[in-house]
Amino acid sequence: MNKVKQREANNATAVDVTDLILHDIQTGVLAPGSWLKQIDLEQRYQCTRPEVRRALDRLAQRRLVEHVPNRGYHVFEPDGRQAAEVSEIRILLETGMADKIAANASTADVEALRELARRFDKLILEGTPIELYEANLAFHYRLLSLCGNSELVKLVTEIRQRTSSAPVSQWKTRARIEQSSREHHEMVNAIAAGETAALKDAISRHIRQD
Amino acid sequence: MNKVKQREANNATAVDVTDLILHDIQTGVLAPGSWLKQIDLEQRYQCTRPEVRRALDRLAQRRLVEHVPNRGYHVFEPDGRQAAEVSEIRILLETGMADKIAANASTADVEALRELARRFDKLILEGTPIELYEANLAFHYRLLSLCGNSELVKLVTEIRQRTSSAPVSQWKTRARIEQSSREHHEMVNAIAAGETAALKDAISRHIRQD
DNA sequence: TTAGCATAAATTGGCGCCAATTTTGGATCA
DNA sequence: TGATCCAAAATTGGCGCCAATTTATGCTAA
Repeated sequence: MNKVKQREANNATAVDVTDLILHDIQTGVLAPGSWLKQIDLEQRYQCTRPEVRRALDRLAQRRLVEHVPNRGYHVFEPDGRQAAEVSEIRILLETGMADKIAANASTADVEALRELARRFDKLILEGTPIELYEANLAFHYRLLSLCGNSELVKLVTEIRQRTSSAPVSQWKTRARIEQSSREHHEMVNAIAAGETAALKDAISRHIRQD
Repeated sequence: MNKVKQREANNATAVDVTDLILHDIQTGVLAPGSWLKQIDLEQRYQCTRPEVRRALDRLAQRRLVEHVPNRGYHVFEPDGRQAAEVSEIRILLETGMADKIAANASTADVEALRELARRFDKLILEGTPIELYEANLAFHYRLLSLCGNSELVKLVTEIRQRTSSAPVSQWKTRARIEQSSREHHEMVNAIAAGETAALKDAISRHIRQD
């Protein structure tokens, strides 16, 4: 019983510091290029020094922060070339799965996607940039999951984090967001119609201007 | 001067424990499924406890070892499905770059690749399985580097480690190795001739039976 | 006034101890 | 004889201290 209590307490606090820092990097709270001082993080997230260090090491492994020995860790700023390369990788992976996505999608899946796309639309007006960002993520996650390759889904999820470090807070222009919205529906329609070429094209454009 | 001495000493020992463990996993010294006790590793690699733990955490992040809380870490055994999924990802990435590889390859590059392929051939007879494995890696690394997308090269290098955990020591049959050899030359020839379709086909087959 | 330097403050990062948990081995009882 | 339970050994994992390095500050000298 005491044990159970502990488990529950642990599970409640089971949100790893790594995820918290990651989230703050992605929502732009921790700006690209800024130094992540261990003391600050320790206080901000109410955790111990070793926890902070483990989190920073993990994020450095994923290339979300950069480690300079004896200087510390700072939020990674991908240069233009790297960003372009990552986009290219994503295009390769996601368009490569277009056929399977279209093949595997049931009518229920299509409807679920349409719903997620609508949710994105709704949040353009009513939601915060962060909510919008998360709705976008949810849509793409659901979409890609249809390919049936769970390792690939994990991989893309991981990779996607590398490009979208900064942009969330000051997320591009209204025009672009609405363009994104249109492309979402374009993708859903392409899947519903089984037009894989159109799907590939939409995905490709979508990633490029992400 | 004292400083310089230290630097040198550090650089000499700059081979991270993570890489040592990784190497031993890939060469099959540390068998898939086996438990990695911190005390053993500490002694084996002559390093401290925190170093071991950092290394294990990193390898767990890369999904090369699996972590069971309060039980420890054990070498990851990919099941059939996961292995197939990873292969599919590699095929997507590497064949997707075939055009660029063929386009970017100078005659010098082609010659270098041919040399690496020959080196592989030579080691079939004269070398150890590990040398063979490394020659194979070198060939593929050089090949993929021609695509010009360094992020992708890093990614594939990382991904490749996930499949070839066990097989190195008892590496498939002689017939398969010789088949690999032929495919290497096939790829080189396809690049030299600019036949991207043939290149894609060869890469695809090669990965599938890797 | 500015450049250079030395000292002090702040920060990083290595290391070992100890508590918590799990596993093993053995003893007791049905 | 076998199963259950308890205790001891082994292992994991959290935490804090201190040394090493870097950065900031203020002082001195040209």
